[in-house]
Amino acid sequence: MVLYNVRANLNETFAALADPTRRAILARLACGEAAVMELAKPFRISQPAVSKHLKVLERAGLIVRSRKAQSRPCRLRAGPLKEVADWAERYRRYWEQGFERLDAYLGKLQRLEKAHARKSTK
Amino acid sequence: MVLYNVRANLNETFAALADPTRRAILARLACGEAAVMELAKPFRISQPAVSKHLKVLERAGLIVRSRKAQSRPCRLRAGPLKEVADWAERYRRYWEQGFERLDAYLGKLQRLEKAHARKSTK
DNA sequence: GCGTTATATAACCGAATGGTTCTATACAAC
DNA sequence: GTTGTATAGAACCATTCGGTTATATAACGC
Repeated sequence: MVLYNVRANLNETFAALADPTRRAILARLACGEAAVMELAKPFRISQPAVSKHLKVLERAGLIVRSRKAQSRPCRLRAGPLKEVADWAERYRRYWEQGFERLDAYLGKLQRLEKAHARKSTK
Repeated sequence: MVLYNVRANLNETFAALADPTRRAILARLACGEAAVMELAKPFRISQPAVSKHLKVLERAGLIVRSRKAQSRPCRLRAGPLKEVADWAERYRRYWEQGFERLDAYLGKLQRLEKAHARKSTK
């Protein structure tokens, strides 16, 4: 059933996404299949550099490549991105509750303890 | 208003998240503030190694540190994780529609164009 | 077969990464 | 003030990363 994404893991996925060139390539591929030369065009880096980036993306399961004459067109494979989204989603309540949450919580706890101490020693 | 996350960028965030030790640290911090020694306990790496990981997380805006006696407790700061979630979310339709989508779409487009061509030349 | 086009591979380089050990700093407790 | 504890920093090391140039492979057009 799950043919893609079998060997994907968060380490490789996050590492692949940490490079802006690779994220740009993914963004381009979101518009549809593209060959290496076409993907390389927007960047000022050499073709072999682009090939390396593509290999990283491929190993991370983020793209797949087929054959079409001399060209090796790439397609986006978004499976690992779902894993990323799911992973991040587990922290949603932390960004939704704001960054002062723990402070507030701990502060409240402290005040409660003080109040309790005052009561106890009274 | 947005005090955290000012200098955060996806490069640093993704790079920080690419290490399993650092993700484990974040998971631990989701349960609340913790000191370095406590964070180090589950891992077989040295204390300075943990300090280095914490510095990476701090530079990525994923944690903040305060002072409490000798200890430097860490707190989770989930802002950058929201950015990650938002970024990945833009690709949702790609993982939802399955990996054959583009093929199907392009094939359909091609058929439509052919049909149009036939009509035009008629 | 021959040249052209598209891509991959190899060899190399400098910088960054993730780990180590050893040492320094800061604070607490005595 | 000395000792102990928590943490950071410096120096080092091997590996990885992102780039380069030069070369190899593969398929097409003639």
